[in-house]
Amino acid sequence: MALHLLLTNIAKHVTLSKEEELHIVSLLKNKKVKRKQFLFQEGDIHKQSLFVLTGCLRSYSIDSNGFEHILQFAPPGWWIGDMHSFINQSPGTLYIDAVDDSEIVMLLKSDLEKLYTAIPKLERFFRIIAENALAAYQHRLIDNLSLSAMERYNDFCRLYPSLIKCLPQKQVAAYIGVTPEFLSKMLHQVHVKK
Amino acid sequence: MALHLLLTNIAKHVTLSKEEELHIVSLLKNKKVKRKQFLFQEGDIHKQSLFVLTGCLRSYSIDSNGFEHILQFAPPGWWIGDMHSFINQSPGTLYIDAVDDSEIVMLLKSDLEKLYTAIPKLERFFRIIAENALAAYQHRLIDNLSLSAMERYNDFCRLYPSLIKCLPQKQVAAYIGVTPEFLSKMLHQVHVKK
DNA sequence: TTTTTCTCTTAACCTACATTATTGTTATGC
DNA sequence: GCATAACAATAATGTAGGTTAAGAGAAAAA
Repeated sequence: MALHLLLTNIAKHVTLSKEEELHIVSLLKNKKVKRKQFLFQEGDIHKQSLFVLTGCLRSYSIDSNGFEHILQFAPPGWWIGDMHSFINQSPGTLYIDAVDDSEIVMLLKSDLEKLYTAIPKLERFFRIIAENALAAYQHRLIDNLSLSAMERYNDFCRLYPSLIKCLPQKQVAAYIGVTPEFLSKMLHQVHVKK
Repeated sequence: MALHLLLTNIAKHVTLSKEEELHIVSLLKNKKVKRKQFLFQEGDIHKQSLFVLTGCLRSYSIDSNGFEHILQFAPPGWWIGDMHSFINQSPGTLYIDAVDDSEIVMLLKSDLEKLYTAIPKLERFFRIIAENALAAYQHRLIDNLSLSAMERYNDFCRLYPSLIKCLPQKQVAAYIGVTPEFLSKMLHQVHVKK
């Protein structure tokens, strides 16, 4: 099991002792999930942080017309969650499920709070993680406000180069914010122009 | 000068001693800015964190056609910045200027790093700030992907109730992602329908 | 294998929002 | 107190992207 992915990830930003690592690991719960299996649904309270070891998860919302809008994909090494629900322990608005069969680790919010007290360096680690995520969301929002669908598609390919090959087009469309029909048309127009 | 706004803000999340407060305050730089005055421009390296005491700032990008897209307004009590540039100390892509005459405090990144070492509780404070901002961006992105212009306008009114009265319509349009012409038309259609 | 369910493509038609232009109104600077 | 720039309203026309529908492959299920 590829747990070291999480530890090397942490080690990039803070230095932990062997005991501290073991303390963290003792509180983690491992889980294998099958493709399409849900980890979180609208209305649930987000009690645990999710970190992906293998496979891929995604978070998305479903609008009043039943259409999915994908907020994030989480390949190995990424965290994923409904932040508002996690912070406030209130019912969430997102869904999280597995795009592929995946292995993940979960950390209860209550255990995380204890860890912050026991290992204050983790405050630093999660501050840095949150700040980086924030920068990514600022970038994505500007993209959504200022770029055309084709430009957003190209940005997507740059952000998730490993995913673009294996994801169904439909999901790419739900991420960049167009219908599958329009994405299909758009990509074929480019080919014709070549 | 309303510096206590920052200290009470911090006190909501962590408890500081008098000396720690003084240490922080000693590193802050005060600044008064006039309406439309720039604090940061595309290409600059974001060397200091900005916190608003009075007035209002905004961050925005300018696209290849010269149109502004507003990422955030910062009324009193809010932080604002180009996160990517601040983290990586690389040239930024945003502009930050004053919507109204404002008083702000600035904290150099290099001083902030020292503060993290001297007062580890601040790691916690800024982790919480970043996580809340993250939740807000997740929400806004879902809005932009799934709502119509009118619904985004209503959401804007809910998020910034104090601003909606005093901001030029043009800036609201640049925030919700429509042209000023369309926003004008849209709002008048509603009035007619009443 | 066969059936069923997804996914992709194509195409005709539709609409939310953009563009351009004009005119009137309101701030703001000198 | 006037000049100039910024903002708002309206309207005609344009277009990126949505909607609906129907058929072909591919993959999952049985």
